[in-house]
Amino acid sequence: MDAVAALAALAQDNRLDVFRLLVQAGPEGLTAGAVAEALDLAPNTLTFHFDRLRMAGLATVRREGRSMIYAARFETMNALVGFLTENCCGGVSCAPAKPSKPARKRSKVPA
Amino acid sequence: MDAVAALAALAQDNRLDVFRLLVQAGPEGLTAGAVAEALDLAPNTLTFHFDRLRMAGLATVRREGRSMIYAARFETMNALVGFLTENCCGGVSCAPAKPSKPARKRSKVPA
DNA sequence: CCATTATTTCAATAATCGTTGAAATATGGA
DNA sequence: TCCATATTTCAACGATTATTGAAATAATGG
Repeated sequence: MDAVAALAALAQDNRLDVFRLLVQAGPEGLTAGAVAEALDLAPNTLTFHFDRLRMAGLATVRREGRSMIYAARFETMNALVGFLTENCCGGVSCAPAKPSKPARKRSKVPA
Repeated sequence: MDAVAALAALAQDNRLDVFRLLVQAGPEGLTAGAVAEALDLAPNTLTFHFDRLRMAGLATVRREGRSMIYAARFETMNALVGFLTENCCGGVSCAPAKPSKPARKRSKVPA
């Protein structure tokens, strides 16, 4: 799971609303139209947001007749909450925050 | 707590690294310089990211001599995890299957 | 086939984002 | 005071974002 991608997918008002609605709907999901109606979003805007959620692993689609049915991927959400709990919550355990950068450009040049 | 603001603040690689480092450092925090060195970030870029974290309620600053010391706000982070667990996890527990520390159980768990 | 419904794709747009370099500010010490 | 250190502010810049309108695609029914 890419935590940053998942966080970014949820870090937008409309998209968070969409995801919450999908979570409420459960594994069976909702048609794009139902979400558009519930949240008053243009269908093309909604497609854009669904794509983001899908790319972050937070939603799936399937076609059913003319409708596209989107559903939340709970597994990814659980992984995200797990990541945040383990890495970003004070209390108990915090895994080391390790920078994945190759070199230090800004430190002093040794003599 | 503004969940979207907090999510957005963490939805960026460098900023997530910064926050994790602050969490790791605990309530005493770290100087801006220490974070800059640890993550190899330019000081002005870092100021920008600190500002975002602060605006989202995820960090605090205090001056100590010449240094600015940033610290994670665990309260906000815990609130965020709480929000996600309540609103985005389908009502069932989102907590990782493997707790890092034994917690007191409220009821008996069936085998 | 044609019409209707449901959704996506595409191009354009303004707005925001992350980074950089240069300059400014604040503090402490000689 | 002058100087070095630590950090911020400011003005750019290209990149990405969310939204819109128009057109395209897919499936169903007559």
